[in-house]
Amino acid sequence: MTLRVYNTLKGDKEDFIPIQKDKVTMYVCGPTVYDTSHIGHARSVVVFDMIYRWLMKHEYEVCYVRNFTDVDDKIINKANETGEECLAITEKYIKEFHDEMDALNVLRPTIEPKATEHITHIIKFIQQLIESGKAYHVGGGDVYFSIDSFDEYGKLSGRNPDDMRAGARIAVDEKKRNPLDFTLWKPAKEGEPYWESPWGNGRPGWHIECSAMSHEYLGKSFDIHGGGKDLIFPHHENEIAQSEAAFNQLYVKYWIHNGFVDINNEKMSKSLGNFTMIKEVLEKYFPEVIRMFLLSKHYRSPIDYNEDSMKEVSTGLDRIYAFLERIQAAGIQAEGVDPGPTWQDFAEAMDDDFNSARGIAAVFETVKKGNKLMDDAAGEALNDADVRTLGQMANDIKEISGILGIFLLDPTEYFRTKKEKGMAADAIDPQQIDALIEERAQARKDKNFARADEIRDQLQAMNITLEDGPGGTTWKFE
RNA sequence: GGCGGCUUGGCCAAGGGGUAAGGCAACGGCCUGCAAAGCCGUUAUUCUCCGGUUCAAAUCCGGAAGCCGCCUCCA
Repeated sequence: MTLRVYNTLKGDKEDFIPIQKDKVTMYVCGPTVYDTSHIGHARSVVVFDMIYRWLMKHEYEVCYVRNFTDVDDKIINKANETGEECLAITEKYIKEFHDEMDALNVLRPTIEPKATEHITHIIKFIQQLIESGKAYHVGGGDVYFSIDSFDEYGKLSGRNPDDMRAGARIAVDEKKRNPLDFTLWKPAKEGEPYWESPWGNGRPGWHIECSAMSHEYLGKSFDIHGGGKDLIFPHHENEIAQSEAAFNQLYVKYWIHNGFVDINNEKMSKSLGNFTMIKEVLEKYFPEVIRMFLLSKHYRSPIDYNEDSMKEVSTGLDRIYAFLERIQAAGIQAEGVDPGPTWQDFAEAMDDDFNSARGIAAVFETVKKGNKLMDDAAGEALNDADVRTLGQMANDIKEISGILGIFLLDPTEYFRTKKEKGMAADAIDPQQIDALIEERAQARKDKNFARADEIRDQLQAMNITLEDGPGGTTWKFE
């Protein structure tokens, strides 16, 4: 099976053929660590985590680099506002980021470099650009990249520099030769953090760190570079300019960009005050519900975060777990089976530009088929063929969960945790529930259905749904 | 002003030349004391609109409308 990937550079899907056989080099732009991460950061990270897992499933040896931008105006501003040291701020948010990503079951990348730990490399990179005439140093200490020195400027974003009326929205810096020239190094003001350089004390511009760090860990050319759609211009365009100007060879083979998360059909923005943080979402929903939501739509499309969608995803996840629990209860073994049609469908979807939405649909189809198989047996022992089919289904779903990072808990454990969480939130006493269920069982035995239904209604009002099965009554928290 | 994207049933959402996946919701049925869960069935002769290419278009081409994003920090 051939993996096909949508490449922003080509504006089309292409067969994925890495530079080196059996090895994939991937760089994804990580967060600027000056504030709490929001659901949009989570999408990018979860999407590339899925891509990372799928590449490994293809038996590639993947070197996955995701950076932390830990030197930046926003961090300095935050330090000025709070009086904290920059380092204290960045450390705090890196830890928070890691904790939240762990909660979302995101694998750690191979390397997580920080800009501040690569200043020497960045300076060398800038020097090289100046020496070859691609960058220039102006009075005051700024170093700019000259976009006129790079013929292909604009090839990623499909922009023509002449068409971009620079200065329309931001004042043009007089010192720049071309208004679109961008900063490689900027001088430090009084009290700002700085590093010594041939151009005086200062700090790197934003774009150069990614060129320098990706070069250090992945080489002059590498396979995949990812990030949010908004980074296409100017960030990634500028990275291409710097790296290709410096090394005269293709910087990145495949550019992958994920779409945005909207909140109730509006863009997340400070002015609307609708920044939705990962920690808020984690308080409200199971981590797997969040992950499943983020993967429920194709990664390049926008996705809308709202209560209804989250509830819908949650219901769907329950359904899958209920199926897994049912399989487990039937004593079906999922071990040591060859991949079946579910896996086939899933793999096909994933190979088509990481179509997790279609992959999840394949799981639901299997749940339906598997449930039907067990329903049809209607209490009779399942025949050998059915047992094998169901085992294969369970096995395929397990394999899929390893890629999507969802429904990988033990189903009984999942429902138990969900119950406990619900009870804790609503301060419900399980003993009281059990007592009511017992009373209802007695009422039913006595054919006192009025009382039995009254109890059921009472529990329903507490968001508890009863299920009468052959083995007695169980309950679920909605 | 420049560049890019989107428009599929009540809602969410795949598909992207060969006759409309999946989820949620709703309704009907089986099951149940009644429910819940599960299963079955129903809900798009049709994919924003108008032209064109083709034996064949939701899918390709041209045009229109609406929505959205980027061009400033942004995942």
